[in-house]
Amino acid sequence: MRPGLNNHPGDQAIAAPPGESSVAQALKQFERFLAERALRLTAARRAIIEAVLERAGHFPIEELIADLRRRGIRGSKATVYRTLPLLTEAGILQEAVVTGETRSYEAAIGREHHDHLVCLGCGKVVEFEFEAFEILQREIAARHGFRLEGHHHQLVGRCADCQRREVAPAGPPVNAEHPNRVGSGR
Amino acid sequence: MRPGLNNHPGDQAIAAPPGESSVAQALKQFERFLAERALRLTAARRAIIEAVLERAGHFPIEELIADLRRRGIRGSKATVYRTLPLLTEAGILQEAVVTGETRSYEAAIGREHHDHLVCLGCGKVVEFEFEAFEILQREIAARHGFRLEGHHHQLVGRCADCQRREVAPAGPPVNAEHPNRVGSGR
DNA sequence: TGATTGTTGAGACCTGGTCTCATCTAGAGG
DNA sequence: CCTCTAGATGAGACCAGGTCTCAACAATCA
Ligand SMILES: [Mn+2]
Ligand SMILES: [Mn+2]
Ligand SMILES: [Zn+2]
Ligand SMILES: [Zn+2]
Repeated sequence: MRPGLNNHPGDQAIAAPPGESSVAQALKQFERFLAERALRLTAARRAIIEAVLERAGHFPIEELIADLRRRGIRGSKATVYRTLPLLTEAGILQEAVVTGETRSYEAAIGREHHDHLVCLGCGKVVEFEFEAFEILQREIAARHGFRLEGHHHQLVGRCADCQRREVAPAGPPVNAEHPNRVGSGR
Repeated sequence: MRPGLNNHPGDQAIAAPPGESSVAQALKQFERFLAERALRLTAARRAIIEAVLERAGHFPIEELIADLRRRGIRGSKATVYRTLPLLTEAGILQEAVVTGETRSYEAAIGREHHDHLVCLGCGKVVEFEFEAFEILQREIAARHGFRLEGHHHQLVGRCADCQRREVAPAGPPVNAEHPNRVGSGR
């Protein structure tokens, strides 16, 4: 169920688990970002950053809110929804898996950019990173006179496990069409 | 305000407007598709196909429903929402510009596959088609043991016009951040 | 023609996300 | 420290796509 997969060198690879220091760094980065536009670093925002970085992997906003509640912090829905875009602009978060239903995010702070491959059967998410895509995208944008500011790129398919399961033990075919939706089958 | 733009050769370029024949072809194709799964070709479905093919370019579902109403056909929301995925599976429609807010569709029947480049400023949509992407995507899916079933690929940025408008006549910078959302600024 | 089974449509319902507004507070200045 | 003000918060109303329900309906076929 955990997406995982982090194939890039350097970084948090060896000793320190991503805890403390990463929060501190993010906080500093965010503070700078906020200062630049005369915004304020509040308790709520601090709490949200902590909660966010504590979650490894992709998470839906709803879960983040639950986390905050659990911690005793009363982060209101509105505040969270207002803060996440700020964190994104500040480069601390990035949107992930934006197909349909719910937005989800993931930490961006020490990571390379990447996109996602999602299994329609079980919701598994694999990350991929391919410089060629990035280059070609810039090329295309330029060709049309656009200044490229971002992209959504997501592949959907069936993972190996789900393919195997498909030609299953001959049991009744359950519900062949409509297996489940991308959102990791809620 | 209308996204528009359809730069691909052939098709509706010279003589025949995409009317009649295209509808007939789609109808036949859909009939075959339905037969295969013991579904029925009903009046509502016929009407929806016509309305759909009448719209050139990308359209949000809401507008399609309005079209139907206007024609006197009372296509219910539920029916339309149920039919569009069928038409998509049948290859008559394809999803388009699936970022955030609302789904939109476009005719797929005589067209090559393509993806989209969207202007964050004015909502303009440009289509692009690049075989290299398709190949690399298959490559990546394979590398992870996935059977690829589709993808969403959308570039976002600022079109030339909007960039020009940016360094505008020195008037007050309006509302620099939050220009508008992708959805063609509602 | 009748039986069977898929289809329709009005509207209730669901839910992620946004807005409102009274209240609070970060933080610059004194 | 104290004050002042513009930004921030949060409870909850609100909004809007989209889905579900269910009784009435109709395509197909024996
Ligand atoms: Mn990721
Ligand atoms: Mn298109
Ligand atoms: Zn799977
Ligand atoms: Zn533009």
